[in-house]
Amino acid sequence: MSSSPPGPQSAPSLITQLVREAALAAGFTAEELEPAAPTRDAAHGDYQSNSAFRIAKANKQNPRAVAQAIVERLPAHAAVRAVSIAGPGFINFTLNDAWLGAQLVAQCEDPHLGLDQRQGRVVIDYSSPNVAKRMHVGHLRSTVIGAALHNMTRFAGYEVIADNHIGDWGTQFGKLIVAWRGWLDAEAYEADPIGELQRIYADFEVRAEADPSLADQARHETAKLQAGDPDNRALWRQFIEVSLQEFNQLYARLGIQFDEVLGESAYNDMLQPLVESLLASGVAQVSDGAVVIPFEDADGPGLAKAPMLIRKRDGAALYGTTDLATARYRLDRWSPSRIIYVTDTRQQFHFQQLFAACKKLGWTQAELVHCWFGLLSMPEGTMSSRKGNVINLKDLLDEAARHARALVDQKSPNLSDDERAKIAEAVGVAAVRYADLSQNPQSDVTFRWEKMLTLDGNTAPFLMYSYARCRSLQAKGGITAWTLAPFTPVEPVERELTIALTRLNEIVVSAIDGSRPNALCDYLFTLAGLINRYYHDLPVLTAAPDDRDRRLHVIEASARVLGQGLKLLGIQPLDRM
RNA sequence: GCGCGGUUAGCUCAGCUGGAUAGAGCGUUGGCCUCCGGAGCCAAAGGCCACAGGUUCGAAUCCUGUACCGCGCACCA
Repeated sequence: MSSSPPGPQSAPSLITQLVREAALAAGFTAEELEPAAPTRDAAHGDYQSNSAFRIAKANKQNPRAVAQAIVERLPAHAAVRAVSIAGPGFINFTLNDAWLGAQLVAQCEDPHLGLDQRQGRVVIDYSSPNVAKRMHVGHLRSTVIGAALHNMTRFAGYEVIADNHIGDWGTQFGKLIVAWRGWLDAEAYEADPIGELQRIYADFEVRAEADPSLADQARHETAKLQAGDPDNRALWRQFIEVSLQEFNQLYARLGIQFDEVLGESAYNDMLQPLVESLLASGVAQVSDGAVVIPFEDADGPGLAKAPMLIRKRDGAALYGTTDLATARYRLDRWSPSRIIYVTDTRQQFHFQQLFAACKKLGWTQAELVHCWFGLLSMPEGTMSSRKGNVINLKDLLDEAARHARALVDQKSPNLSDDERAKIAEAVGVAAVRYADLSQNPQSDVTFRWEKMLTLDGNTAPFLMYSYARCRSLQAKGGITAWTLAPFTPVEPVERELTIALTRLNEIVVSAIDGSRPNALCDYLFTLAGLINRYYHDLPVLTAAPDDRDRRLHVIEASARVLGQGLKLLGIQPLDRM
């Protein structure tokens, strides 16, 4: 695992430490202090500590008096220019300008932009589409949220294993095999494999209604497949292969790479032995001919009423069985400290069961996290092929790129056709991605073209534009490789921007810990607004030498922070657009 | 019935473990390109944070209840 020297101590953590020292010196107990936070209003200084309230309560004192006692004993520090007490006991800190500039430069020179590097190994399970079906907009959320968590977690120093747990096993393959042998259009398959697989599968469902024997045939083929029949296994492999080819094209457009693609089938051989061992150990029981893991009230809310089913009466394993085997495999192979599952809200109960089962089994080496997100629906309701309102992910990305192309042609006619095409692709895909990432993952969303295609306001292109402007200024200023030297912010907007730029690390930590990439989006949007105001209000290249040099420093730092933030979201920033 | 979410500006949504006067985008109205990129900047209007209680120095945020909406509750995944 890579490790780097820790970045400089951040302002909130420094202030909290000073407050703690002062509180102890004043004779208070100061166990758990809440970290200092940025003030909302510049009139209150740069950061505020609200610790006096908690200390006052714990020590049964007046908060204002506690604040006074703390401020009187606050150790002097180069970072702090002024301290004041406001209202019922807020302690407001104004930071030293030169320290701020030095702080920003120190962070920007750190390879991880000042982010404390954490230890540990994390498995992230995301995207996980089903084989023989096209990815549609419903897969967007798990894919882009998972990718953002993937990027952020790795940036924070964890060793990350991204595992795409594709749906490559199950009864649908028997149906596909029957349909394939029965009514495949070879030419159509040649031209568009997944499209044809989807068509013959849908056809199967229609024909099976009229001809019940088809279902029996499908069951028979599924059983043959599971027993290792060579012909059926060859077909099954082919279905996976053509599916992965298409998935990988989409992942390439989205800039996503998995470390492992271990689908459900990878655990097939582990399932029955696992069930047997759970029965033998008494964790699982036979119930109604099936095998279940029963729970009690103490295991979690609602669990007592619904045991986890791990073997059907007919002997077949289930989703939960596979997930148990998968968890076991991941624990054995990687010894992770955390496993994160990125799926939609409907699986919350399933993961409660899974996690409770792991706990019962003593599989507690890793923290198990279900990062769930809200449902995506269409304006007219649920998305379903029967309603014919399924939007393929590829079509969405194509449309977004086409939409962006029109704007690029209008804004940058001077660029080559080839470059405009590349920019349009990057901007369009980024816009789609950001539209999803910028909302709270747990909110349900209704798919709207308008939202996905918008290029104005709080969107990826807005952030990318800011970045491109910074790079453009540097190019015109003749700067290529740049080592930052400490500077002192002068103008208010410069000072405000400098402080904002030092906050990336705390934001990323909070986005990781809360599984909320939208926290990073919010921050970057605010940051880009400040950057735009900065170069709008202040001339850079045409300024007096000292100002020019300092402002180019601020622009460089802005580009580094904004560019890194975009990469964490999975968006590739462009030097020109 | 039980469980998990949700309800904030005309629309779409932020609001992190309670913090000072409730935020943004879109839309609406009005300004800014002889000036480093106007994909931008500045400003205005727009709110009983679903409702009712409670907790405390302080509640959109925590607790209880009510209303409405979404999702889930063993032999699908």
